[in-house]
Amino acid sequence: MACNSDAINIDAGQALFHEGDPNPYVYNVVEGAVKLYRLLPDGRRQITGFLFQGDFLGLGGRGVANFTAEALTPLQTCRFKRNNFDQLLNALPALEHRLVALAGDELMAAQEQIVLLGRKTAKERLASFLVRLSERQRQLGGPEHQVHLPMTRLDIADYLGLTIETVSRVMTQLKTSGLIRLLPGNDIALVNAEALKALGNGEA
Amino acid sequence: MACNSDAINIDAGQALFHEGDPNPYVYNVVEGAVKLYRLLPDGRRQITGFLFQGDFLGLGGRGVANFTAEALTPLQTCRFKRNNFDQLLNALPALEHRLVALAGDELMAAQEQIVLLGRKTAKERLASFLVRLSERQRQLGGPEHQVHLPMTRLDIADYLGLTIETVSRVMTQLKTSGLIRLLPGNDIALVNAEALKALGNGEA
DNA sequence: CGGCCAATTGAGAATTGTCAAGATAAGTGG
DNA sequence: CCACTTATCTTGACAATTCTCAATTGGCCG
Repeated sequence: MACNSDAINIDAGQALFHEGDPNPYVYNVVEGAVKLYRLLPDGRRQITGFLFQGDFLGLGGRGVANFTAEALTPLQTCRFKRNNFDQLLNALPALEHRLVALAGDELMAAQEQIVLLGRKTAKERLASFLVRLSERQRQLGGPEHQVHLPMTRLDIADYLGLTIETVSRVMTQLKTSGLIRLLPGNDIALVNAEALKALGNGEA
Repeated sequence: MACNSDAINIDAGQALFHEGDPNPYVYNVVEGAVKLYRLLPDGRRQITGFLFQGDFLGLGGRGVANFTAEALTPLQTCRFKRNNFDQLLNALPALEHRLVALAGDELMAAQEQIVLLGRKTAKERLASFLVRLSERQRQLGGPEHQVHLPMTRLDIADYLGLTIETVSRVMTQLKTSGLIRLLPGNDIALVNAEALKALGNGEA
């Protein structure tokens, strides 16, 4: 069977698609990072997720995108027409099983984020965020106890339900208390990863 | 093929299973309402969802429950062993398709909740909540422009990332501004459903 | 070197939380 | 059926975390 996929590459800051667009595609991130967000009518923004290498995009929904997907870095993706994708699934039940499992993981991640947004303090949110990101990056072959932030403070704020000022202040607090160090190039060293993890889990 | 399902009925306040329990079952709610929640080590609670007639429970996860499921009312469920359920899916690809779609819906709902928790005010959260609940109940055959709340104020607070006092105060505000009326028996009349909907969507 | 965008820091305001007291409703037993 | 008991809900006064507005600093690129 032909793959029927296109390579779609865009620059940092460009959108793959916008909230409300008809979007009959499924994407797979080959290289780079993506942010997903929704806007309220008055401009308030909530980032619902960051995607990295290997992540799928556009599986849910009914042909209309319910969020905007924007590249944080130069981005390479592999795009499938949804129809082809569905046919692929029909032909390969094993793939569909994997997708069901993937959807389950996404749901677990969403629940995690709901707990974070509903019940964690600003400091706990940032700690959770840094730990999760570092785990994801290590899984992709990155260094241990170090995170690279491809997103701005504003993006982090809109992901954690905070303001940019609060994110900045809490970063400083974490630095001052010796849990992290701010490195040049938007990198962060997790000086005390254990404590950071405990903090993020609400183990006061 | 035999159905291999058991009827599991429990009282209000009883748990179907607890966070961390090995949980090799999938449940379908036949009658009643359920709350799902996670606890932080110090007791902070986040309710991640309310389930009603027809909802599935326990699809995600890897055999270990990542939330507690507790009955809000006397509850009737239909329980499947996960293995049997998986076999059922293998035998009926159409069912698996439906489940993938269902998982997509759940993910959309989770995103909606993330936006609510991350960026909406207390008043907007409560408005969203009431509107969503009324839509769900109407879909199950309930009356239009009226909601029954099977959960306590504390449950609502823990679902919306607020405190019980804030929920109570905002209820009063909504009542005072003529958007709702509080009826006996934990019922609420949506006097101005349109305005409530707009408020919930952040259309200030 | 200059300009620009992002990040940090400060001061004060606001929404929401905390603590406490009553009021209402619901459940129980006589 | 009523009185009592208890849990839930409401309301108030005050505190605290986070937000808003503003200015400054820092880093990156032409």
